[in-house]
Amino acid sequence: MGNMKEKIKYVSIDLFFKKGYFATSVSDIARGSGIQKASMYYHYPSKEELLFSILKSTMDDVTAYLKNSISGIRNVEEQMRTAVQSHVRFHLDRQKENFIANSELRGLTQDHYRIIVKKRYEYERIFQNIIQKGGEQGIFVKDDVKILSYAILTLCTSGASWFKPTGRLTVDEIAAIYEKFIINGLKQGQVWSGAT
Amino acid sequence: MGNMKEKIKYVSIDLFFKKGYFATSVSDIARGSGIQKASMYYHYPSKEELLFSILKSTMDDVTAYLKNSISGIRNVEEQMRTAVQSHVRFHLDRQKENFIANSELRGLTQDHYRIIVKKRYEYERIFQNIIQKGGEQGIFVKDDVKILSYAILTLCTSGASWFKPTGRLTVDEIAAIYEKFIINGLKQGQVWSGAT
DNA sequence: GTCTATAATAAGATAGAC
DNA sequence: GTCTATCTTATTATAGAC
Repeated sequence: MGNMKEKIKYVSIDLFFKKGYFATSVSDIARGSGIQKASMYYHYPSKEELLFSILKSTMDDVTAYLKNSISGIRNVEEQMRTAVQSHVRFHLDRQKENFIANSELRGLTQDHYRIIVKKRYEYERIFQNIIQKGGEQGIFVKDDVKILSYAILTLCTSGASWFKPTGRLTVDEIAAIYEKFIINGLKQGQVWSGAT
Repeated sequence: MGNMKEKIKYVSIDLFFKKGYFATSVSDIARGSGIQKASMYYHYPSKEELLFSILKSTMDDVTAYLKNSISGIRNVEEQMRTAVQSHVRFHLDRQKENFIANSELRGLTQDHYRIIVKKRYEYERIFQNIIQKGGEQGIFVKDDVKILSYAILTLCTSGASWFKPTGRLTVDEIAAIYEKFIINGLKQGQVWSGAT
């Protein structure tokens, strides 16, 4: 809390999550941070740069977290299980930022938009590679890799839109359900075995 | 196009989808509709009422479409297959409205918000009932019914955020992939059979 | 049913004092 | 590094003519 720049970011994440980026004014952010709105411009050159700063660090962190989680795992099914766990955990632990990173891209300038979309693309590629390998090894279905990756990612990401830390289920329980559902979905079920 | 009220709605759906509700001004809507912004207020009492009108008709239509699709089907697995197909098709056919219905709820007044959320709850209940029955009959996993329903719904709904009518895959192909993935996910895979 | 004109307000951002 | 004061512009919405 000693760092006002961090405090502004923290307050903004909360407000952007609750009200949305466009519905949040610089006055709102300043009020939440305990400063005047002009003071915000000392720390960030504009409201859009503040949004970009949030999205950038979120994307960098989620990718680092995923890479660290799956590093050293050779078995493809185990890679996918771990990747799903990693994705779910990060998205539930840092729920607000992730929600913003998935809903407020339209608030960015074109240049900033491109940077974030590129980062997201790299993140998705990690999942697509695992699905691809699983298909080649015959342990996963051979459906369209991109569609499957979007399906898996949005499925878990959506948790960030309804999850309540004080709710009925823990992060562990939710992660377990998703992991199971996705692995079942990716593997050949009895009904489909041999018929692709 | 003879009906200006409908044209305003049509134009607004397009703009809310592309720019978002808060980032779209009444001037933008008027410009797109070929009228002056004051004229919009003859058709809708406010910008918020216009948003509400869009969300209300979307929710009513999607529920009617689903109910009609699954009516008469007794087999639970077949019900889920049909429900998934129905959900995917409606969301891809009326992509923009559905995207708005899932992302712009914060633009509503409290009263309108409650009405829409209640409609969405009723829609989700239909899926939850099918999952529940499938669990009781032993053909689906017995995991948390709500979580599974959210997973299934957001998975398909997310299609509305990346689908391009001119893209690589047709609605039929996407629906088939999702149906397969979800049924596989809901059924006991080899790995999990007997271990719940 | 659509127009012009305008009210009332709030927005993002800057200047310059301290 | 934070303040007060202010500029400029855009916003939602209304009044009243046609």
